[in-house]
Amino acid sequence: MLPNTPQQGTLADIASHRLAHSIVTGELAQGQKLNEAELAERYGMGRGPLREALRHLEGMRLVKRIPNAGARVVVLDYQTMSDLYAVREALEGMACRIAAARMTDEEINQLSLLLDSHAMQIEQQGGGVYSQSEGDLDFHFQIVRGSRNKMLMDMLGSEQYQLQRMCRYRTSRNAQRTRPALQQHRQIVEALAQRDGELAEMLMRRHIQGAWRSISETIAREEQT
Amino acid sequence: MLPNTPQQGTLADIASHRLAHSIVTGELAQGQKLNEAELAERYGMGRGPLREALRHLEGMRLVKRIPNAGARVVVLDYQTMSDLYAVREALEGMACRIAAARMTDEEINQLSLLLDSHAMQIEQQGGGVYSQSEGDLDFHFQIVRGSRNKMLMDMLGSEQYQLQRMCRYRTSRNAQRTRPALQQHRQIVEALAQRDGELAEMLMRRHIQGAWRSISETIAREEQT
DNA sequence: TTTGCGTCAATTGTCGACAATCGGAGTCGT
DNA sequence: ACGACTCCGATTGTCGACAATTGACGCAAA
Repeated sequence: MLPNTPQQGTLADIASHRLAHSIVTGELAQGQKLNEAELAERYGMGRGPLREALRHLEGMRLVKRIPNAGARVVVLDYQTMSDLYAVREALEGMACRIAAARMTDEEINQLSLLLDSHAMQIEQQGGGVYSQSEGDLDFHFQIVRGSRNKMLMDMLGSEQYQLQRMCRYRTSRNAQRTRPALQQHRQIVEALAQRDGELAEMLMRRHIQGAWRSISETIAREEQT
Repeated sequence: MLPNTPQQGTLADIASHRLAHSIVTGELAQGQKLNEAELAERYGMGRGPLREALRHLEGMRLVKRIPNAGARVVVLDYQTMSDLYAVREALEGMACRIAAARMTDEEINQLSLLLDSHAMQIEQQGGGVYSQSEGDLDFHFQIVRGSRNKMLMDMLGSEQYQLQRMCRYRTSRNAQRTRPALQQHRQIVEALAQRDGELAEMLMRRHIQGAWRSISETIAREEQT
């Protein structure tokens, strides 16, 4: 995992991470009310730190707070997920364009090696869908890091990252897309290697559009049941 | 002002807004340490709500917190501002593309009228630079609203909006750019009217790139002094 | 003089209790 | 029977005090 801090510093930070994990994995259902006193006791802390954690999660858009009425887990409806993927397309596209100019040859090479290992995992089918998904996040985040843009890294790393993982848990195993996705990843790396930022951006945007289309269809199919 | 809530609901929200205002206007210098007890007394509240406000501002990237060492106002150095404008270019470009498909004719018309009023203000020179800047933010935010994308509205409205205003206060009155900017705005509205999302996105991205170049040069000139 | 250590004030982190507000159950009137 | 009103429990918002950590100042030794 990328921005993981299992236990550190202040209690508020610990609560924040534990809550984020519980929300992303679905342990806390979407729209569920979050009772301050109950959670505080569960985590063995006072309500003060927990309230700060909730404020932090509110900033990450994982919970929604209503004054005098408590906090609830956000609901990832179709519209919200659609919005999320539009933002990702814009942000990661830009990251890719910049990365094409700023990544070192060494980093691009490492990216290529990462894809090799993904290909291995797919062949063996050993890692399964989950680890492939995590690997996919790795690939995307490496490119974002390559942009050297701290704001992009923050946004895509801490906030969007969680929401996107939430998406994945919701619409799990549509794994038939791993192969074409890998192919697209390869194309992107090639564009990076050729330092063609414009092309790299276009390919990344198409790649994300494709991912959204796939998820979108999966949802539509599920709801037709 | 767009997302203004002078005084409402909880003390933490009030403190958050007052602090944000003080930071954006430069009343609180960049990098300045924020003493919890002092601010709490200044705002006439306990430290609890104030701490929550700081957590919220941390999410908005207006302050940076270090565990056990307090919170400081962020420093808008050259690199950060550059990063910010890259993110804006990506986000507002996307917003513009979507808005071209989703805005009503009525809304586009209103946008055109808004530009007329800006032109008037420039001619009269009455409003001065400040109100023109605020008007510019209005124009941009109207387009973002037109995208109907809540996440974009949130990001550009609450977070980036403040940081960008901070930029403006730092590099104030480089007003010679208002005329070409207005011209570019007109082109964008025209692209929206023709429902050409791709063109609208490209024009918006160029527009923001131009704004950054202008600010960038201003900073370079200042630092050479 | 400089370096290292120990102490101490200041600031942050945390907790428990109190006040304010909201939602719902129950009741009364029509 | 239905609607509105009232009261009460539960939950959130707020405060003040206490504990823990940090950074700095001063002192002593090399």
